[in-house]
Amino acid sequence: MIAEVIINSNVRNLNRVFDYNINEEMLPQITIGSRVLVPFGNTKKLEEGFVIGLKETSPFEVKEIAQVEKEQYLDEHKIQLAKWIAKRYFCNIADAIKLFLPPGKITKKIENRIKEKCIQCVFLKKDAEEIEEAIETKQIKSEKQIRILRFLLENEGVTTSDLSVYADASKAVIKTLEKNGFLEIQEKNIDRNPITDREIEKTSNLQFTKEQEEAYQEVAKNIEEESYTSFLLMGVTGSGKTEIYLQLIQKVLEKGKSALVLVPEISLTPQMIYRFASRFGKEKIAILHSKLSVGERYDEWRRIQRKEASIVIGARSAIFAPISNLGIIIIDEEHDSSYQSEMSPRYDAKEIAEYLAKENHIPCVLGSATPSINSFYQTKTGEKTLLVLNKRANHAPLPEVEIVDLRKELANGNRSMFSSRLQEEIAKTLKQKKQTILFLNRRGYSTFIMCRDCGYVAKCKNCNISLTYHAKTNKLKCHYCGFETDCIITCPECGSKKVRYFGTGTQKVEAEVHKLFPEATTIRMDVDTVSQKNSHEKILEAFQKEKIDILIGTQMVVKGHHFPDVTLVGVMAADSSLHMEDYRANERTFDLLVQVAGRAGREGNIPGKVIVQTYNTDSYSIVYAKDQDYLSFYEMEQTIRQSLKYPPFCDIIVLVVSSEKKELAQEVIQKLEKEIRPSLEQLENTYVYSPMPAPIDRIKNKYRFRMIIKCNFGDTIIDTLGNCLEKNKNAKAQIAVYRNPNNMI
DNA sequence: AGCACGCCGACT
DNA sequence: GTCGGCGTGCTC
Repeated sequence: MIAEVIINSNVRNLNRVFDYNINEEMLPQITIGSRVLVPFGNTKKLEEGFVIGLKETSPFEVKEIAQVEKEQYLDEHKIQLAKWIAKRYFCNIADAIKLFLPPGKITKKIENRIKEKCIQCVFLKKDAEEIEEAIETKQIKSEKQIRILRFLLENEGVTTSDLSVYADASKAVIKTLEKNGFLEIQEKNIDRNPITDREIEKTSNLQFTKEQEEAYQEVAKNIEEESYTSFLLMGVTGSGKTEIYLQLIQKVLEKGKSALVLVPEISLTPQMIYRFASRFGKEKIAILHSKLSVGERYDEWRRIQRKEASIVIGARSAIFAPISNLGIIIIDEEHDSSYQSEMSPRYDAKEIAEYLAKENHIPCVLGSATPSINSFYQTKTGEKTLLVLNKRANHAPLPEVEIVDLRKELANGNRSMFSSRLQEEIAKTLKQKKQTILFLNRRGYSTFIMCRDCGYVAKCKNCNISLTYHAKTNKLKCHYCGFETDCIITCPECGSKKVRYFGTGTQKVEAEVHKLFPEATTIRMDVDTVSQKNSHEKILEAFQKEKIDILIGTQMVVKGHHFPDVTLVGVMAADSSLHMEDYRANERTFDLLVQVAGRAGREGNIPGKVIVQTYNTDSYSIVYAKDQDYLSFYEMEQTIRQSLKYPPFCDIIVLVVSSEKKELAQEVIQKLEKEIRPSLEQLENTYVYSPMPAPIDRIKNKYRFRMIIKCNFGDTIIDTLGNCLEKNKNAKAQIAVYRNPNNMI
């Protein structure tokens, strides 16, 4: 018998199958998915590989599989899914397989230690200052020792295996540090569950409203019948979606099955986890997200594998957790863009969820207050079943939303970024000793060109997409079709000379606040301030506990958190997410405004107030967001998308070729075009656009060229594109394929 | 990663 | 001629 093996080597980039002979003795142990060790090339060391197929003969002179590993991770289903992922998202099978493997580099040592469930935990004996001093005075010289101590300072609950993996420390070095009195090693069965340590109070099921009950019953029926349905649970903030999730999970557990809950990375907060832990007990729950140390992630992964945890809560990659006997998949905040991976393999966790739900005959529940246009469209085509919660379970009133026209402000001589209304409200809120959140949806790098008198925005005549200003060439350009035009100095609509290009940062807002309200305390939250571990959490905690007057932040302030003392939310410029060269700009603006509004005065006694500053008072995404009118927004948006052939009516595929050699990148993309165009243009509804330099034409010294294909993504496209990419592989030019990406790259 | 193979300049 | 530097390709 011959096994088709994928070699899992971190160093080789092998997207190929290699044949190996299986000897009589091993035959009964080997199936599709088996983890084996094989001889490969000239190296003496055996390589890890995975069996992805079996056959009788091979055209090669084959070597023999050396060993079958004891610890197995995959089975035939997972191999099939990995193959599906490799094809659909155009990545190596080896990279697709890696998604299913335990996180981190696992050495035999760690495996044994964890098996024994006896963990050597390392504690520091000296504080940060003493250690820094010891390093400065050369008391500790060894790079390794310094690294170990720094690692210990930054992390809690560190084990010796953590140290050996992340600080590359040998036992001897750790022992030396122990002897010198810097640290202490204790043998103990520590509870490494990353769930908060505070006392967890048990909660029981809440009484459903009629709406909740109906939604629950529909899904429960699927669980009972063991059948697949994809549900879209649409409910405004506070309508009790989570309670439905909890009781559905309860039902799944009663059937002896497990549950998977996906949430956006950013909303995976202690409060959120607490809610699940208090219902089911934290020992049943496993948490997976990127902020865990790899050691912690590994432990959680093993708890799931060993069936110790039957509820898995995690971000995107948790969809690959080794859950057995899955009974339901829940995806909360399904409109969130983080479910799509931006790195290869560029998978979409929602698509994988559908695959798994179908395979396991279980329901998949997508929840959102503002569903993605895509998902809502699928409820119209019958691919999804819509469940609606209209009433807020807690009966809290919606905040009052006021739209302020920045054009009028300017006409009245107010050149600052704060309208007079917003200034008034901030002053009022400061006086009431309540808190304010100022929200700036600055995202990406793009600037846009707009007339400050009439609100005209320069757009491409072919694509209805904002033109992007290119400082280098001093031209306006459309990143979809390549249309280019000279910069405008006077507005073509009203002739005004007040045409400006926009782009404001949170720092600028903070500086202005200090100028206007010198007595107010502020805290800033954006990519620059939340880069460190847990800082996101810390900033929000500081804002609440220290009663800081004003929180200034980007997207991340709007997710999940609930501040009882916030009565005012100001949106600095609702337009800035509107005029990006992106077909999803309106959808994103609508989502953000609805969510931002939800931050103000929720459950509080004082009614919340939201001030939305904009130059486009009549833009439909802003107008409908004011009334939280999703249905009208959807109708408008889908009409536009249909006429312009955007998703969900068409798929957009972006090919990016990057290389250190500009000519090579260009050459490769032109070759791709030449090969793809003739076969794809025969297909209906398929448009191949000519390649051109990517909007960011050089990243990390690599030149980038981009080509866009509009099509109905399916097997034909997958095959033609896949073959073409395989044929044009080049060691010095990387090809990336994005489907309906969140930004146009 | 390692190793073979092959192409081209330098040299006893 | 031929020795060796290194760029390229292959590993079932």
